[in-house]
Amino acid sequence: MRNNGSPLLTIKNLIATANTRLTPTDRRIAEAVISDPTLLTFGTVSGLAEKVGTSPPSIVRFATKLGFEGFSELQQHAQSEFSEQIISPSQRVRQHHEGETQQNIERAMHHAFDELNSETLTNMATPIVSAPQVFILSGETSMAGAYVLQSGLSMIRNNVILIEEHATGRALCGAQQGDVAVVFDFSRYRRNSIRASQTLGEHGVTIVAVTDSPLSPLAELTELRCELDIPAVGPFDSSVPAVIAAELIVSKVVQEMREEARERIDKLEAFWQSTETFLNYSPREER
Amino acid sequence: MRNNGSPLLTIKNLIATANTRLTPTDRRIAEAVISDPTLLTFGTVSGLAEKVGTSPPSIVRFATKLGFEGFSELQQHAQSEFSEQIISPSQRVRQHHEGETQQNIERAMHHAFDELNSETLTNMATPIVSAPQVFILSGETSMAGAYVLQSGLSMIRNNVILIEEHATGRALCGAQQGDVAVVFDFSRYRRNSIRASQTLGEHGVTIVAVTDSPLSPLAELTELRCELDIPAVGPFDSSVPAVIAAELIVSKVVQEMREEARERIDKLEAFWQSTETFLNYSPREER
DNA sequence: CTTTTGTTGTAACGAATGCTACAATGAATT
DNA sequence: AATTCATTGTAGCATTCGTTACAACAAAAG
Repeated sequence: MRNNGSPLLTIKNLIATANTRLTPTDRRIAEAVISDPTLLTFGTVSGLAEKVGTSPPSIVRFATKLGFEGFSELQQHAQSEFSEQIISPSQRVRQHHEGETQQNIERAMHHAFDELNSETLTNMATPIVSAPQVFILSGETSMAGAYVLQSGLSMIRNNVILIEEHATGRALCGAQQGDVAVVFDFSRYRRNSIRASQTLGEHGVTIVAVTDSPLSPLAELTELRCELDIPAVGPFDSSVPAVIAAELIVSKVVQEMREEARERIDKLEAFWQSTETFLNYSPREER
Repeated sequence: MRNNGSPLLTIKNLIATANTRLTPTDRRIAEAVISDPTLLTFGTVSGLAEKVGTSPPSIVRFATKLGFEGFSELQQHAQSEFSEQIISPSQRVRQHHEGETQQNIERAMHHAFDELNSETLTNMATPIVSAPQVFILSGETSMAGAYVLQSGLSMIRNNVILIEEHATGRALCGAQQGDVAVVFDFSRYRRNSIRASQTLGEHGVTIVAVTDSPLSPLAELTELRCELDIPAVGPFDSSVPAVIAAELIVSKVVQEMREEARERIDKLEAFWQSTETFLNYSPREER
């Protein structure tokens, strides 16, 4: 990816193209050298073999499968790739051409982690643990956060309902006292989300808000809330802070539900196994 | 760099302090290794000797004069110094011990920005600009990323289709040569997503992949891809990297479409205005 | 159950490595 | 001029390297 000079023959890519022809041990080797390239550049055959838990010959076989004559040649290739990275530290900085965006997102992220400290997080998560139903409402920018929350909470409890904009009325008429509604909404607040939240609040539903300012219309609806920084990526607002908030909330809820959540996750896992949802990828079987 | 309270024990400094005790040949050796450090990190005694125009023992003596037991030890030192320079400059900043998850997410974020450099991003975004239809496929962890992409792309072009798992067949039968499919999938790869991608690829659809390893089954389907680090938040995988990737891709596509995208955004804005989607909240006027 | 095929580990070999003992060289000192 | 001293090169050492041939093994096919 970052290498060139020669076409795009980075070790990573070579591994990718040889992908199908790799045996299980080959794959373990590949993972090792990807996660720590110095094993290739500075290491030895036997050293790498020991690290991976295999024998020297498997290492050189791996090298030949990548198209090299032997390990030595692979090592040389890795070394030149490695040393090409180091010559231009200035280039590395220039590389993120949108350095500003990165900085903004970073700052927003830090802000989010600061804002979502243990206390705030507990306040927001606790009602979710015991609520009979959890509704999730969202504006546009924050839809990703809403989705993450829905996805995460669904894995550890029942009755998590993500409200699509067009179905607001239908979905909300089942709301009862004691339920919780988590609302995501930022800056240009969606009329729909806000109105729905107001209504829910009037019906005794606890509102938990993820928003961007104490001036938000959501702020006056509840004290169980956090306020995030929303940076821009190109012409649009970033969803990253909302996603982080959602993930931290999920994580906190899991933490508070402990055993119950674990049981549930195990069940889900069993279900996945039996329906073969996942590949447990080994390219070979696909051939 | 490595340790010790004493000033940086870089090779250069060691040479400087031993300066007076160096013989003429020692000095030639020093010049060589300073101008090309790879002679030390990757080279051999005899190789270096030949390069400098001297004999192997002189190299070893040079190493001992710098305070090492022999050449091997000097080489190891040079290697760690070398590899410490190469870790991403962002990584070097992280020192403060905060929450582990925060650190992981941060690291993953930096990795994502590194990976999604201008070149890779352009490769991935360009096909999206001109494709008649854009399909978006996704596993579970990455659903948020898929949603962000769908949401963003929809605002600047037509025929962006997010494929729900249960509707795979129906949605995909409209795919044609020249279309693009953006696939998000990580670690425990979803059988459904992968199969769908394979099929699409066979029908001449360009596959753009956001995945987590060159060992991914997606890697063999396309070279238009990026590989992200996926940290854990509590028991689940984080969606943040996928979201960042999606946002950067959207941003790049906007950049490449320029006027066309702007027109479209303006239209959308007008539509929002006329349907009063937003509150344009200003607490004052509501009171 | 037998055969075949593919994968992995054991053992051994030649080549190259780093290192050291010792000799050769040249300059400075007596 | 003879001797000492530091500096460098030659030759040989044990070790470790990468590599290869071959056997053990498991899984798939007949």
